[in-house]
Amino acid sequence: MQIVCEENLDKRLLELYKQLRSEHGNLRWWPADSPFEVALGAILTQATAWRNVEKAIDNLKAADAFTPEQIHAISQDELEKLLHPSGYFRMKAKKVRAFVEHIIERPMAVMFKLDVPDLRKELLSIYGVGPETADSIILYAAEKPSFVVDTYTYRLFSRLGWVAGNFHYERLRALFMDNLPHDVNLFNEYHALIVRHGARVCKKTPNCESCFLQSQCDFFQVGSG
DNA sequence: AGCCAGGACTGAG
DNA sequence: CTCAGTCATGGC
Repeated sequence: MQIVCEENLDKRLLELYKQLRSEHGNLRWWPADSPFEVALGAILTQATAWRNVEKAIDNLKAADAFTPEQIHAISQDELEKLLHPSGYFRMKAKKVRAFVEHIIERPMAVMFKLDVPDLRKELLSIYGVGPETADSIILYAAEKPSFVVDTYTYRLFSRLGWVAGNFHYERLRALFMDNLPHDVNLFNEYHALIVRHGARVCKKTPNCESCFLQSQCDFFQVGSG
C-alpha cells in the first residue's frame, strides 16, 4: 500500500472529517459501560457484525461472568457457549481467556499508565490482540490518542484515491498519526464516523454513487486540491 | 442461497 | 516480509 496523495494531507484529513460530521452528526463512540467491556467488545467484533457481539456480551452479563475474575473462573466449554453468537467462538474464547489472564496479572488501570507506544506494545503481546484491537482499547478504553483504522478506512481512502495497493494497517494508521493533532476526541469521532459511513461505501464498484464523497466534493479527488 | 461483518494467527514460499 | 487458508454465527 502506498500513499498517493502526500500534499495537504493534514487539511484533507480535517476536511474529510468535517464532511463526515455534517453527514452523520456527532457519534461519540464506543458502546460500552467500562474499559473492560470496551476491550471485550474489541476482541469479539473482529470480522464480526456488532449485533452478534451484543448477544455474546449479553450472555456474559446474564451468566454473571463479566469481570476478569469471573470469566477466568468458568470452564472453556462454558465460555465458548456464552460467546457462541459472536462467531469464531472457539478462537474468541481463547483470545478472551488470554486477555483476562493478562489483566489479572496487570490490571488495565496499571497498563494505562504507560504512554501510547509502550501500551501498544504490551497489548500487541497478548494473544488475539492485533493492531486494530490494540488501538481500539487504547483509544476507547484508555482514552489515549492512538488512531484506529480498519478495512472501512482502507476502502474509503482507496475510493478517494489517497492510497493504492493492498491494505497495510501500520501505514494507513501512520497517515492519520502523522497528519492530525493527537486529540482523543478527534480520533474517537473520526473512526466512529468512518465505520458509520462504511456501510455506504460500495465494496466492488470504484465509483459507487452511495459514497457521497465521490460525487459531492471535488476537493477530495486527487489532483484537484 | 449467497455474501459479508468495526481481524488475528499460522504456515509456506 | 507477503499472502492464502482458517476460524463461524446471523442478518439481509
